[in-house]
Amino acid sequence: MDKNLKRMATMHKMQLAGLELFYAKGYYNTSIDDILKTLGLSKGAFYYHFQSKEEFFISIVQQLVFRKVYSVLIEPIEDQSNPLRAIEICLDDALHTAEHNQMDYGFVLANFMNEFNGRNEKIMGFLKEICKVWEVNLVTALQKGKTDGFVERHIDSEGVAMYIISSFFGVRTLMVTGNAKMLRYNYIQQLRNYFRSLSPVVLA
Amino acid sequence: MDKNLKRMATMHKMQLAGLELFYAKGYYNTSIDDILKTLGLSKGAFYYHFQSKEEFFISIVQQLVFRKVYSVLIEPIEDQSNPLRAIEICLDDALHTAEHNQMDYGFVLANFMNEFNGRNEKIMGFLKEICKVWEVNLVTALQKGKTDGFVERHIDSEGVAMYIISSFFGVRTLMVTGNAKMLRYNYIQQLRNYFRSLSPVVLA
DNA sequence: CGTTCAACCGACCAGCCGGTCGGTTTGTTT
DNA sequence: AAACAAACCGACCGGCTGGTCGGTTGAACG
Repeated sequence: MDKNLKRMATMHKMQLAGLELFYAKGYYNTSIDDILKTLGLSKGAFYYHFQSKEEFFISIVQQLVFRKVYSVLIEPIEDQSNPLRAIEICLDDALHTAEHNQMDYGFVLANFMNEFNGRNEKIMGFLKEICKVWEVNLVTALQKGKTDGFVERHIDSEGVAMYIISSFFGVRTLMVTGNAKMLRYNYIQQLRNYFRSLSPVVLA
Repeated sequence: MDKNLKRMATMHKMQLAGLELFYAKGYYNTSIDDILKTLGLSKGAFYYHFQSKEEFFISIVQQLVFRKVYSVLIEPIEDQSNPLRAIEICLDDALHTAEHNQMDYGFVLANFMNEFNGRNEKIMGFLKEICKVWEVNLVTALQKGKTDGFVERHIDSEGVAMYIISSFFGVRTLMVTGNAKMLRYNYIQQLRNYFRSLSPVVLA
């Protein structure tokens, strides 16, 4: 096997297992040995591939979290005609994933932002950046929606984007209390209410 | 001094300092010695008053967090004629507190729920309970608002309450990225938009 | 003044965790 | 087969943490 391939494969396995555990138990509450145990690997292997626990985590954020956020929360909204409708479907899908307690990457983001806030500025920087990319893309979609007549022209796109992200982060926090199915239904229902206030008035 | 008074005073001091640090650095990332250092007290004093770190934290949640959530997020809404307006003012005040990076107890709740999710079911139970009390009180206020003509009759009060809590938790998560002032302004703006979709239609 | 006891002290322990390092395995190259 | 290096092993270290425990202090009381 190509050496470089083997190297990448091992690193990737570690990153996947790492994200799984960091997500489930938190970064500070997960030891490197925990991760290595699930893979049958040793400390030596880990520190051969990664400089430190922190660098390891950053590589996970950039390789896995960023890409997933992009493919799950951003791409499905691009190139859709009606942004409000597209956002609704996209968030519903994300919550559907969360319901079956698979990892949902929007929440991974919120989760980690809470954990690192005030504890690790470097990591927070990377997480904020991802958040920002999401926000900017929402704003772009909303602006396009204005010119296309799907969004009321006088609304503040940045405020709306922020509010959408907020409510999504929040509902995911609430989902940890159980009742995920009902929360998802109610959330989408209210999101629609909210979006109604952003749509151009339909004259009879 | 009354012995019982002294006991209570010491315990209270520890709880206050504990909450401050747990809030700032996280529960798992704050050692008991960290807390005691700020008070000039010793391990012996701590374990004389509290059984364990966990019991200590639970006492903080019940004595401080619950009461504050009640006085800051619930009481200001009770006995107000227009619930939507009351909720808006109440959340604006809470975010205003957050802006000056004092402790805002609504966020304390969201913060800890994130930290303990999947890591300590016992503590999660207490946090969920507080959350539930908040939700129930919002629902009550909304229902009263319906009979008083401030809230559209067909809306789902529980869905609305949940959506309000979600967006608030979420915006507080975002506030850690800085820009608190702008976020607060935008949040209240969008909350108004949302509330507009819940108000009875005013006929011209 | 001597006794009592709540309140507090701080050295100590066991266990964990991030990180190091000298050594071994494995596979390729010549 | 010898040489070499990438990949991996696992014992070990220092530092920290939750929790223990035998002792000290000082106020209240008879």
